[in-house]
Amino acid sequence: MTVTEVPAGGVTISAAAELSGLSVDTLRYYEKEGLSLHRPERSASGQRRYTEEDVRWLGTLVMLRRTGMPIRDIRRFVDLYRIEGSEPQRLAILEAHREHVLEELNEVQTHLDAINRKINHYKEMVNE
Amino acid sequence: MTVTEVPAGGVTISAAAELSGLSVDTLRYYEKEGLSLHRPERSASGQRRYTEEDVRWLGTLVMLRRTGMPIRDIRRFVDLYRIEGSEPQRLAILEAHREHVLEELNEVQTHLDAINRKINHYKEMVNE
DNA sequence: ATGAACCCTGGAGCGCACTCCAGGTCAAAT
DNA sequence: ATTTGACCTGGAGTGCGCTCCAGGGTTCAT
Repeated sequence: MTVTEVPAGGVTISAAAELSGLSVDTLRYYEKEGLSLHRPERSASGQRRYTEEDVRWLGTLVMLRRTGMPIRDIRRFVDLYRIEGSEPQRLAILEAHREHVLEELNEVQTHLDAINRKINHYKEMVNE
Repeated sequence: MTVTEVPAGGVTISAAAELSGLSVDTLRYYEKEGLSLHRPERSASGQRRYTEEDVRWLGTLVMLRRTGMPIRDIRRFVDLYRIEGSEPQRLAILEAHREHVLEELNEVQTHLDAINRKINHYKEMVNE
């Protein structure tokens, strides 16, 4: 996930995939779904070339997806990037998402506690 | 989710749904998928009646599902309940699952940190 | 200059976890 | 007596997030 190694002309889709941890198919799928900041530049023959900025953006997509934001919501977020001065709205989306993630973490933690109790229960049973 | 209010004859599927936080359809689906401990008793006319034990088990299912265990894996876990002396294996499954959940929590937490940095970044921008 | 490896598009297919539906039974209230 | 509503079954449908494929062009090392 080191982003610093992107040459001036940009990297191929497979390199971007490797850098971001996503698959080549997923990158094209995300683009189709409108999650790219700017649709990536193309080489003379029409192949995608990802700049350093593009690759950093993929990192943002991973961050949002892996914390459970649906594609649909990410699209709304991306759309705001095309609107001048939409920073407050973007901020609001991120803050709402953070709350959501915190609630989620909390619930999972609660269930995890229950799992731990169950584990301890089994351990007592097994050790006797 | 209070489990104590289950009368001797058991409760209907809609009551069990309410007690567990699952939907009626999901309860039948889980049963079809082999996630019930014992398939529930039926009334004279063939309706399901959930005992207190059944309802507690639904709580276990919720705990496993909401921490991300796939149906398929839960089925393996349930199957062990039908095997005498399988406690060590059940324990192993729970411990492996706990590890999995911890890793997941860790990753989400890492991404959440990134979200927080992004939020702070936006806040600085907006406040100037 | 030729073959392997990579890239393109549009669209189909997949696995998961439900969710909904049709068509029917049954118990209880009006 | 009939209407209401909760329940039943088997199976179809849904939404999501990819993942794969066919059919075709391109790049590059040997």
